Amino acid sequence: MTSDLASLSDKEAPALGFHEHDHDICVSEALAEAEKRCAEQGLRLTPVRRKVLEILLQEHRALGAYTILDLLRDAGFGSQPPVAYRALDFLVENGFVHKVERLNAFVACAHPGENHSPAFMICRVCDAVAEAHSTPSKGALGAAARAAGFQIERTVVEAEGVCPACADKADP
Amino acid sequence: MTSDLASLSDKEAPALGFHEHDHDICVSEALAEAEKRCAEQGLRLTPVRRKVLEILLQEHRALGAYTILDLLRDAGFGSQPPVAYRALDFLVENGFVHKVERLNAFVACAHPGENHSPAFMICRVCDAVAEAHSTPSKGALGAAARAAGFQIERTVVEAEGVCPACADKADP
DNA sequence: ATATCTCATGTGATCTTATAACATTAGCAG
DNA sequence: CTGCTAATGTTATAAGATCACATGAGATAT
Repeated sequence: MTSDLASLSDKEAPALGFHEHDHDICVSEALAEAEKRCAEQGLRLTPVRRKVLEILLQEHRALGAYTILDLLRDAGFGSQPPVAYRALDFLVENGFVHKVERLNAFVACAHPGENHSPAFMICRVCDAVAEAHSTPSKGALGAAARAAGFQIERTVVEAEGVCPACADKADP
Repeated sequence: MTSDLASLSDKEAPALGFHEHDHDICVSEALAEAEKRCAEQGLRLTPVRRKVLEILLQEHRALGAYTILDLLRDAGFGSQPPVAYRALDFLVENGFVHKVERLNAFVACAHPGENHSPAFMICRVCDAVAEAHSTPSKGALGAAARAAGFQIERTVVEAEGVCPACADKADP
């Protein structure tokens, strides 16, 4: 049940602001971590896949596939949709990236390696996305599923609302 | 915390099977109920809106906007996307219909009138969708939101997995 | 009754998101 | 080096959603 307040508030600012250096370190650490996990699990973190992950880590917010594709092209990779979607498929399948269904957008996982049942808080004002953990099998949904004999394999839990930063701006 | 086992199992069959008569009654009752609520609340359940609701009740499963649009055209209504989207917007806004984000599809509300925090169970084999209630403010997500100072306005809770009917078919 | 205002609908164009299909290339196993 | 498998490149198209503007239908006020 972790929440990333940080990601809720730093979206409107350019991805690289005062904390540029720190963020660079955080990106490269996350990339190194991903490389390690791929090596361990026999997964191939190819250049496109690595670049897509790097983009999402760098931006630190939810990006649409076509935005990612633009950035891929800028970096000299193929510029057709499947290039981005295939890399995203790989990253999502292996838990490096999550898809935010409400936004049809993708965001780097904030808790890589851990057991994944992500939940997202999405600010409708600034579009910032924070990742938390959810415990789907516990609450009402889990009970309903058990009652119905439905086998849950994956859950989408997304809350839409107003982040603290935007709430402060609204009523001062 | 209600669950609709029915809607999980009757999707592969044509929408109108053995239970045709019963289902017709259930559709017309739901329509009458909707008309009553609209009258009470000063909402206009116009012909297109009513037809879209009728389609979703009749089919009793999640339909994409363009499928609905095709059925609208068959029924003599306009055939351009905004016709369907506008009717769906109205129905969703007023709680007669829900959008299933995972499927980019729409389904008639199974618990109209009640307080809405729907949760869905989506069978990845047969695409059937069952509606249950969720209690977002309770579990892990609610706690994370409170901790972060995030104001939840709406939640998307969708579980993907295998419905009992499809599970039975898989391992007999 | 009719002018007018508002909300709803019709329509064409466009935009965004996602996938299908097939050719090409890279890395690895024999 | 050969042949296999996985990944990438590229073209085309499907599927989902919105914009902008014209038309129509109902209510309200004169």
